[in-house]
Amino acid sequence: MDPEIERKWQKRWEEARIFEPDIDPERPKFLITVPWPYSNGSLHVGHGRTYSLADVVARYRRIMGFNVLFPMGFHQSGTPILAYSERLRRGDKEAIRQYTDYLREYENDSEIEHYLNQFNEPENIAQYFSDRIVKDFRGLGYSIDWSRRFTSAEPFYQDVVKWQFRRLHDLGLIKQGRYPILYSIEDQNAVGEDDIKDGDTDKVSVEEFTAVIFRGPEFGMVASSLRPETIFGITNLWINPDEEYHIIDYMGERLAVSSGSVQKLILQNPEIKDLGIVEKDRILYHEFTVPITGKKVPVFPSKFVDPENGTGVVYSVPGHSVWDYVALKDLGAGIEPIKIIDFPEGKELTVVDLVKQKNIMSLSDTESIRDATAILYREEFYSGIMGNGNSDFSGMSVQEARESIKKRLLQESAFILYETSRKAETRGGSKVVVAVLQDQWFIDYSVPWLKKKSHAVVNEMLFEPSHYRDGMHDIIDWLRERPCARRRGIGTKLPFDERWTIESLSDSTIYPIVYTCARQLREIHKNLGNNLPEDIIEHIFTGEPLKNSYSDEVMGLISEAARSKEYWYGVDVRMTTSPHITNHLAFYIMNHAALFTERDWPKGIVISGLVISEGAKISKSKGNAISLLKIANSYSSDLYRLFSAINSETTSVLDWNETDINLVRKKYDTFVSMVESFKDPGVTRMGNVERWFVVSFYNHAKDFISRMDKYDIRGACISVFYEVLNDLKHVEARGGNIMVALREVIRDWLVLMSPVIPHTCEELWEKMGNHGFVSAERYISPGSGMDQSPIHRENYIEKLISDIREISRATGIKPSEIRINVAPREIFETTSILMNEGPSKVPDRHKYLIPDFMKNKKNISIEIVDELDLITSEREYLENLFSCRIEIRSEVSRSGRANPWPGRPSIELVR
RNA sequence: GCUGAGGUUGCCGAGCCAGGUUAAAGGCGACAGACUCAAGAUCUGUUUCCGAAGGGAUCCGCCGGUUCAAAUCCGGCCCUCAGCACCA
Repeated sequence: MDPEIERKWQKRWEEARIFEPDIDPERPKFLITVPWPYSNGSLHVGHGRTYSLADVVARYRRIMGFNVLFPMGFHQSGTPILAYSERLRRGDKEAIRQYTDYLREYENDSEIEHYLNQFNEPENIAQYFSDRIVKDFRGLGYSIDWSRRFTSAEPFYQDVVKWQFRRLHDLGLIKQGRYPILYSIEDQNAVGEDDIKDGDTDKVSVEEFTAVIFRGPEFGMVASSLRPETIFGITNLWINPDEEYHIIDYMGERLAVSSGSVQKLILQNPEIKDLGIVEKDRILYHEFTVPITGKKVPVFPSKFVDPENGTGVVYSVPGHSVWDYVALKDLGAGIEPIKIIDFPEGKELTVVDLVKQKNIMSLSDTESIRDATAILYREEFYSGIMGNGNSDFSGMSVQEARESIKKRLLQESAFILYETSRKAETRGGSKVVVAVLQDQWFIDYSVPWLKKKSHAVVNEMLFEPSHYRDGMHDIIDWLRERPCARRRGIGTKLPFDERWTIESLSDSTIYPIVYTCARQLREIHKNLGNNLPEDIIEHIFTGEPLKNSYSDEVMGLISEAARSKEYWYGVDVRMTTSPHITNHLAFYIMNHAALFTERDWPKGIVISGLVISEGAKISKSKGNAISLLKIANSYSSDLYRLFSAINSETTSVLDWNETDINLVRKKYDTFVSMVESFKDPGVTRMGNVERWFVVSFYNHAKDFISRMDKYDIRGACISVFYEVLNDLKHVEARGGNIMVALREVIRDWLVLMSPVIPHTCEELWEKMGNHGFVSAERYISPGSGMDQSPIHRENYIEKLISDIREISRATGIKPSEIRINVAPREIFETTSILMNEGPSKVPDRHKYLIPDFMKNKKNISIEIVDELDLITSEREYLENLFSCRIEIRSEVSRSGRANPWPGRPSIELVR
């Protein structure tokens, strides 16, 4: 549809406020939400899909008689907006280019400079793009109630978030503790994925090492390992001969570590003190004691030890580490590997074998050593068993032993050390290490009562696709403490510790409830001098009595808000994409479980698939990130909506590409021209085909409804769009009258199509002389009692035609005459007996028919009573189709090639 | 590796959960015909193989099992994709 026409309808909808629903106790409500978009840029073709599908659902529910609320707000918390604003202020070329691109969508070139300057303030970025997204969404015809719009940065909403966190705190779900983060020593700041060089393509994660203390007479040594279970195989310790070593004070104990690790250790354990350099000859070749076993082992030098990694001290397990084995061989120390891990029957793998197999000669074969190490670690971890002589741990699997040995060591001879999963540096080039925050705030999702309640929520919910229900149970079991506050970023201050800002996923878990009463909450906030007291929030959300007294005006707003919340909440369906499942949706469910009673719990989640463009992942650099504004203008929003709905299943990948778009466009054009050319044919009566069309249409409509109710949006749209179009073609091909056929269904067809292509349907609806909005119409189903015989009759004719064709093909006969013999009355009666009462009841004179009946059973049917009339009425059509005379009879024949049966007349082609 | 999803006829993609009505929807492509000066668009038919009568054979990643009957249920194997966390 012409973008101008689409804008016309958008404007009319807006003026008539038909998508801003009020409480209506007479109608069932339906609240549908999609996570709010993060407003740091304009949205593209990929983002629009979920919103489009949600809008199709919202509009569908509306025509089915629900009071539908589809609200939307904007997310502005977190670091990205801040980071971009900083980058723009710094004059970062890449950021400027990106934002110039965004701005070109909306502004003249002369304005761009002005806006870029404004974007030095993060709030301006957020405000600007929220406004554009509203416009873009309006331009796509979404039936969103914008009157309830708010953002995560709005003061009244932040009061809600604060209330939420106090409640969680009261419930004992907020904790404080140690937490490892990626950190730049040089910048003295936490670093995120965006700050790390290649952080997006090659992710850096935090690994947890066990730093084991080996005590000696003067001081101890600390060596960290991912494999604490191997301490039974230790033969020696390694240090790097080229590195300085320091003594540190750790809880009153003197320990030696590499100079390169001291700072990191202090960042992880602030109580550690650097006591300065220790001469290496006080370490090398001295002996230290292995914990648990009490064995004394010497320290050897080796250059393979990385002084930056761990503590710069390595304990040597030649029996189970390729590096250690090869290093010892290089050194020629004559130390034999000790084997402490066995495999089950039939499996054997040793370091010595691997070294031979990979042909490793010395420490310089780093590639081969890494390969061998990976194989060895994997095999030992998954199938290894602790061998004899490992004291309490013999017979344990390596996995179990690792945990329990670690536990034992941590009691007095070890501490946790964190290390990055790879060497990493920031974009600025400074080194990234792991620091440990001592006072990180968490939401504790591991509490048993909360898990139990959350499982209960999940059990009652609709999930589409349904297998995500099991997935969600697993995620709930797997969630532990989650850091819920950060030291930087936009957001709400933690109410009980204002140094912290609530982390951006944690501030957006229960916000859909705010949609139900955003206007009133904002009003109250304003009225009370920019303050939204907690007892008011609590009262509206949970029904707890108010603790304070307020003016009549405020009391009025409070009760209005409470009524609205009562009517609209919980969310009937939340639609989003799969990346949200393990985080946002899980928090959404668990926070609701924690804070609300059953009636306010989420009721359904529908996951929509991702979008690719021209077969490739959407990205700015590929140039395939088409903005939603451009979509609406150059393709038309109805085409985009139809394409999103029909070209792929709700849950699978959608490929936005020109070829497929054009195919959909063609069908769409056919639809429009068919409806546009409709003229009421007056009193013309319906024939067989038209009757068939009408019944078939309502069958499709029924299918549409049952599929929409299951969120099979694609299947539903195929039914009511492609299938109906095909049916119309069939009417045409069978010589039926399209206008007559359409007359019966056209009104309902427009109503049913309006959720998908609302602008088109409004325009056609008006052109047909209807008043009001088709979007506000209600579809009334004709009920299930519709007579299906026109369908059976049409199938009968189709089968007859295809049989004639098949015979003609098999025999090569182009008939000059076709003789059709329909089963006569007496055969019909006998067939009825055969089908209902069994062969023994058949009259004797027809017994000879039984074998033939058995043979042709699957084609025989007594659904149509007047076959002779039916074929006769289609005679002209058949004669035209086959360009020959058709003779129709109805008689018993004992001699013909085939006996006629009800539903299966005999056919004879005459040359 | 773990967790989840999936491998269907030239391609995309239904169906499998509730086994038979499935040579297996629909679309695309291909081929033939109609229309046209021609192309496109549109319409009709065909599109695993065999067939001089509406029929038959083979078929749904691989191997095996259950069953009167399996694309559909069970077991094993091979392969593909997604997620694996503090990041919005």
